[in-house]
Amino acid sequence: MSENAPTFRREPAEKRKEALVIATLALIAEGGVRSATVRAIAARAEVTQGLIRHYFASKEDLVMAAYEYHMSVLTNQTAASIPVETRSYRASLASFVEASLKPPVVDPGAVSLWAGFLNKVREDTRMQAIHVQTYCDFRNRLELLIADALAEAQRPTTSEELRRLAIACNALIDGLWMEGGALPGAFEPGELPQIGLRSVSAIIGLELTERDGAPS
Amino acid sequence: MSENAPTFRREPAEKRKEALVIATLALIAEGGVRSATVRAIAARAEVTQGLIRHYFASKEDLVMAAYEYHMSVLTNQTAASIPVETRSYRASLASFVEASLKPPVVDPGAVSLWAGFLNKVREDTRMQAIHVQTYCDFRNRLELLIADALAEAQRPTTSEELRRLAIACNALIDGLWMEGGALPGAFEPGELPQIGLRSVSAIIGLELTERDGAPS
DNA sequence: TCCATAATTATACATTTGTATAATTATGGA
DNA sequence: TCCATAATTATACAAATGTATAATTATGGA
Repeated sequence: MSENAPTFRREPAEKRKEALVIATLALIAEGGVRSATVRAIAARAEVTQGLIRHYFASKEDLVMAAYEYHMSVLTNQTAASIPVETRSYRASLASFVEASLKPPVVDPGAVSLWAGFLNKVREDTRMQAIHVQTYCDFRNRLELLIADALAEAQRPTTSEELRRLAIACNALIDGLWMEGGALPGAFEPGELPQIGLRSVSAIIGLELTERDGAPS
Repeated sequence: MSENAPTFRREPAEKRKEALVIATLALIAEGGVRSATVRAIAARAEVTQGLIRHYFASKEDLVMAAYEYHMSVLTNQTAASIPVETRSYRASLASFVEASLKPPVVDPGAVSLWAGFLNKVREDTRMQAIHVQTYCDFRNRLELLIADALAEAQRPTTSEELRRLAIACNALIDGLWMEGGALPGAFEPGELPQIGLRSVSAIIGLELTERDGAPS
């Protein structure tokens, strides 16, 4: 007699884990942390809820894995914005700022996600570690770009001043990113990158918006 | 015979409502939205949970009232920072920036609260209205201060430019405020106000940090 | 002094949530 | 071809949560 259609399919562990993580992120982004229940996650990932426990010891673990995943995606998105062929360090910095303030980095879901996780950071020390790590990564990257751009323009700075500039630019970008995501429609398209570039230019004292020099 | 000690005390409606709101905020600030259950709120306010429903039709209503309350407190805190006796508009702006980046405005609990509410903003349109309102209030106030300070220094600007400056400064302050609250210990005391004042100065092109002129 | 009334407590209930465990079933290797 | 095994489903359970309703009790006014 003919075989019945299989009722489920086995998948490699990593693939399933990632699917569960992505389902979790999608739900939090759409309806806040509250809507990311184990049953909803399982349904979204098209498995039954028992499987979650098979891959993650607890829901906390799953959420933490999701946080880590999300943060790495966010970091890589902006990192990828820097062209490998840098015409100049100044141009690299400009690309970085601009990419951070445009879709897909600026996105209501991403902000909602980030805010949702921020609560849990206070409770769980492990999440706190991820939080601090991500913040430092981003800011250090920014500091490096600023340092290179200033050196390129032969503007010597102290390391203390560099730290302050990085903190300021990072805060500006974070603030614009947040508001762009939390208040969609409050800004014209392209307004945020424009404001971001002008403000970073003013803060570090190096114009980023003017077209590339070196006219042949 | 002697009367038994009364088992409870009647309070005016407004007082009880406020007590419930404050209890809600305290719980969210301490342990995130998750820990603000009706029972926990009732316990914190030293009443039984039935009373909550007597004053608020649903928990949603209570949370919304708490959000409104919190936002008005936050707004008034910074508004109160501007001295009534303004030596100059420039000084007023400086006070505003500085106050926004110091305790009690900068506070881990306040950031946690704010992040917790941000989730709900996506679901509830009424909360969205409060959110937009608060943002606009703050930014408009900032824009007014910037406009006055620039006019005082005889630096004419267009309204479009003014809008951009306000958005940028607001984002910067928000970003620093957030990071100061979310990463306590990552910054030296007084570092945030210093960075804030320097950066706002750079963005609007008007020095705010130098000591008041007019030496007699 | 006493009572109507609203504030407050006490109790109950249906749902949801995370977790635990047992029952199936797909699948690769012997 | 068959079987051990791990992946997956199915089912169950206790705790927590928001909500609803009934039972008390404080309190001001007649």
